[in-house]
Amino acid sequence: MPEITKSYESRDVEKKWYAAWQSAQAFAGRVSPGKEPYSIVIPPPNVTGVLTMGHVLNNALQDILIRRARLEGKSALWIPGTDHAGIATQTVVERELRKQKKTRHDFGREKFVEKVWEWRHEKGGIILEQLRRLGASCDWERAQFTMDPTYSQAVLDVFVKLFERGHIYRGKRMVNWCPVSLTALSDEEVIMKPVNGTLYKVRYELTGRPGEFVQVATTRPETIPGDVALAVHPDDPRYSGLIGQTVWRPLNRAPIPIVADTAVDKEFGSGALKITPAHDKVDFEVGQRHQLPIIDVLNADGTLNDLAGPGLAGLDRFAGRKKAAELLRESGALVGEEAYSNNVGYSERADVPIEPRLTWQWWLRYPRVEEAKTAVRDGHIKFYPERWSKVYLHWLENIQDWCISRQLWWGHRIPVWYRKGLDREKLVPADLKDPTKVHVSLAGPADPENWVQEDDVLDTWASSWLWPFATMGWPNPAEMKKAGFDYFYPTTTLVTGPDIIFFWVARMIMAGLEFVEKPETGNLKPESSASSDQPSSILTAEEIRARIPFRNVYFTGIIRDQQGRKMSKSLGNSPDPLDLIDTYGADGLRFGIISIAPQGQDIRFQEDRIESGKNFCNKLWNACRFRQMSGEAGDNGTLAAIIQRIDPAKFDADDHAIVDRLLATTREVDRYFAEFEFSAAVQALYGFFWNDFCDWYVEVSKSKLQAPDTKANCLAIQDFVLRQTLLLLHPVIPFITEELWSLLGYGAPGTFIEEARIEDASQLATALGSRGWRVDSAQVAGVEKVKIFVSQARALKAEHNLASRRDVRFLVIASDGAWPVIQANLAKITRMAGAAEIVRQESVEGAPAVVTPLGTLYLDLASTVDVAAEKIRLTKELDQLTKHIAGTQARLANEAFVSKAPPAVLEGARKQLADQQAKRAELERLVKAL
RNA sequence: GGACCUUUAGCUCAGUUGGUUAGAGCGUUUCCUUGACAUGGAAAAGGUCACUGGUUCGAGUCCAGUAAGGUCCA
Repeated sequence: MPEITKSYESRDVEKKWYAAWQSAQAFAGRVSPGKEPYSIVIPPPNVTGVLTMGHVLNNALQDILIRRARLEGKSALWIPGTDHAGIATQTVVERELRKQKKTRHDFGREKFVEKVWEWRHEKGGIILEQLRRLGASCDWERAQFTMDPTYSQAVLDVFVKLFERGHIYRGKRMVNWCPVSLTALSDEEVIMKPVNGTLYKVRYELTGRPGEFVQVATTRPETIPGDVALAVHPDDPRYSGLIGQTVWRPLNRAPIPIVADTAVDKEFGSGALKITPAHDKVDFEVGQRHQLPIIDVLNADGTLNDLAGPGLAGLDRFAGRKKAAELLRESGALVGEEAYSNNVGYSERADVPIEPRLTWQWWLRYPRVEEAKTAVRDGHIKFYPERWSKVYLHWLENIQDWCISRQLWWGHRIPVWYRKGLDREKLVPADLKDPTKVHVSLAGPADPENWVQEDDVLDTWASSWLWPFATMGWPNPAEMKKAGFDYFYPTTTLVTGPDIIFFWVARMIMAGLEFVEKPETGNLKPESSASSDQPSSILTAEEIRARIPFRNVYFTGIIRDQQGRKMSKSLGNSPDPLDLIDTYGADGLRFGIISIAPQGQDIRFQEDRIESGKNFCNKLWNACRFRQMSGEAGDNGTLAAIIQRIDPAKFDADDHAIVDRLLATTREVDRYFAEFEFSAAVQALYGFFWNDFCDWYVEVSKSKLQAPDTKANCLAIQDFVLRQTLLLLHPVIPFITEELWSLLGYGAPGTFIEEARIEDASQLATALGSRGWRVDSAQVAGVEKVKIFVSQARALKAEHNLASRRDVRFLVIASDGAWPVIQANLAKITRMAGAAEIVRQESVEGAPAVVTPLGTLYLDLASTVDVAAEKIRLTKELDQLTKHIAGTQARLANEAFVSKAPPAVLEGARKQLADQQAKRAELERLVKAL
């Protein structure tokens, strides 16, 4: 067996094992009928993306779940992949073209899309390589891309089906328009931000009564040329006489009417509102109600057009705003300005204010909204933390149709063809169903020369909402069989951020409910148009369970910096995870990040926690090194072989205690994993391994390993503990545990730790029971007393500046009950306390002392004792103790407490009082003796 | 405006159905290179559990309200 080096060097170990795992296809998800399936689909990162701390957390968690599932004997599948990220990717490639002073229009659609593909092949998907550095055990053979031909088929197939089922329509409506990306966005892609602007107060002169005005307030004077009316509330007495009159529009002067509409807020400003239907959603609706014309004064790129009139035409909207204010000021129409803060929608991608804009778009009425609520409300899908279900349900209650078309070239081009020569502006809803005018199909029209395809592509989310089943071959039956669809779907757990609960999670649930028809529901029928336009019947609970895309959703927290700011590229406040891996190792990074990520809370990133992760790995490494150096390796090949080497007849109290703690820790960790409490699991393992095993058991082992009689058993126990510890830790820190598993001979050469089965606490207890072991609780309790005894002995030394001395003599006055415990552990205690010897005495005079659970311990100082200092110390302790005793006595004197508290609590209090009183008596004696 | 979250040691956080003297890591102070590990060991200091009230024999924990910070929706 190769010797274990002095410290853990992560780099080579990581490289070696990842390559070994891959070449052995260790991560392949296989259909294994005898096993329980466990599947996860990765939240596909943007193909343009690079690894961020958010990805590290998210994917470390998924890897933990998947690796743990393998150890539990499940057949695990983790499907990786990337998202084509329409706007982001197109923007990246356009930026490269701009360096050559070209735009996408210089190439044309087809050539440009080719360019994007070239970019994707050369530079896209780097993140998947980076995930391997992190140790992600994805089934890479199954990696998917949302623009892959098979995936694209699924996306377009869904469009056609939803169209046939009456869920998709084309409409000219107000959309959120991004003037930079030049495309429509869905409501979810708009971020509301408070903006400090100016509220301009403008007066409109009544045409019929020169010198009389109606005043309105606006933040957007540049849209005044697009005003087609003023609106007031019908109940507003200030304006009752003016309804039906006309006023002069102060820019691009023309008469416009005053209309009455209940949408107007009487309290806001003057109570009169300017109506600009082309540039505001509410105004558009008012305009519709009053049959007002629409004057669109903006170009797609946010510049003002000729309709804005001279002086404004050609200006950018922000420059236009200033200019419009100037023009109004000059004409006397501007009567006031005040600072004003309001919420403005920003484009998520381009980070510029969006424009409400009237355009033709494709819309989706979401399918299966009711069942999507039921699925979560009735617990078919469980959210962790549960509270997110409220957010989810609230969104579904107020769901709005989804604008799914995007004016981009990179994406799934909508499978709709218009008859050549048709005026698309004039299409009415009925025309969409007229096959002589509009063709909708996967294959396209048979006579393509007579048709023109829709220019728009689908929103990227309209492809990723199919991810859980489109990555498993859906809708192609042969591909689905190959992928093991019936076995792996629904997936077990989804790990994602709450920021995409609407974008992605909710939509996936609806997509799964609408499209997945599993055979066992007895509901598999040929897809036909028979159901089109018919409201589909509500699904049963059983059908919901079969169709949902996942059973559990774990929402991670958001990683923030020390100031609590979200980590982002633009702020530059995010460390590069690859640098962290280089510095602390992938395992150190994983351990560190998991340990600071409690369920449901945002995370303040601290690099020193990652360092702790690295230190823990080194500790683990060295404990195993100690084991290797301590004696010959026994047969570690199987758990049974190790158990065979354990001899319970030779167990001392510490052996009982460490096994007991190992079982308790196993129980805790099992529970924490089941409850998605990963940081708690990691902390339990940290505490057990560092404190119970290294700081105590390994230290007490050092005496036992000197004695031929106890050595073999002690080594076997160490092997037993280390084996289970490695198995428990492996999901979190896969590389180092794989290496140590191999170095300590737990697995045959050529096998991996994941091939082992992790035992739970009762299985371990049963296995040990077969050798006659039962936990001896009395001995375990004794160890606790010994630990306190040792710790107090050390403290006593430290207080007298003897911490580093190992030649100190201790004297102890112990009862006949306590002395045997000390005696049985004398060698260990002497060693652990750093003493020369510990001697029992009947009485001791004038030495510094401490009252322990095993008697009063004295430091045998040859030198003189500082009586005054010693007195202060003991008196201080005595005071504190007296306070506690008073508290306990008061409680016990309270009749309500005695009569109402449960017996166990009552007895605990009585015992506590007795102990405290005994200790006080001893302390009083010590003080007196000084 | 509505909903949700957070407030515990200098910092970052645990604290499970209410029950002994509220914990951890980091940081700080002191001591220690003793044969696994200085990426380490030993010891110590450090907390009116945001505030106010209520329920209870008993509240960091449950309830109501207040304050501060944050997130989402409108």
